[in-house]
Amino acid sequence: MNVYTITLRPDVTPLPLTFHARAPVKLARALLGMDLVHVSRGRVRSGRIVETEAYLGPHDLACHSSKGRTARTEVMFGPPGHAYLFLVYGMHLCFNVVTGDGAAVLIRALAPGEGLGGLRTDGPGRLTRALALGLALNEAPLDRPPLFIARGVPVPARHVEVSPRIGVDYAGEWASRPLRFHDRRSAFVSRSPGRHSGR
DNA sequence: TTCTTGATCGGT
DNA sequence: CCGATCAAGAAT
Repeated sequence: MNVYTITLRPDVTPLPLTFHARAPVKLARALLGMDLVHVSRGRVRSGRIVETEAYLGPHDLACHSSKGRTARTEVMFGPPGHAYLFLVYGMHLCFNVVTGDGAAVLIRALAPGEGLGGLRTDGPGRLTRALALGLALNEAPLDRPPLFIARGVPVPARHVEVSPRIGVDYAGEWASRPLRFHDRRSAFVSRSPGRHSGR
């Protein structure tokens, strides 16, 4: 037992890679209520997934894989359950779970779990920073430390609100497709553009 | 090699 | 509304 060994609570068990092997919309719904856990230098940081978006594959013009197989998108064509992390706007990392065939699910918001020191997790860029994720975790399998998804409490369909994906206005018709999912009971869902402070 | 573009966020 | 800031892809 050294500083690089940590003990996770026994109820925190990584889901198998096969959990993520399903159609992206199905996974986007199934991931709501699951926990994202990062173990780094003996510290555990985690949060419960409350908002996701499905990126369907090469035919989906909002999906990076629609630009073809490149060094960056190659991981999305690999086996399900691996991390797809990329840098946007030069300063924010976005974290996705690969489902295969060029598709992935973007994690957009978490309800804070442990080890976050009060940092906000409502937003794709904020949550990667709060969990201290780095680009080095790109392509990492999500069924084991240092980065994994654990079974939490599934969100029943009646509590899932569906809406268009955020920030993909360049994608034409695909921008308005209902591929964003969030737990309507959660206070930690990201703020949508156009949604003013109140209401 | 240089140019362009963002699956965002925090500050006006 | 506006601009920060940089990896990856495309153009040169």
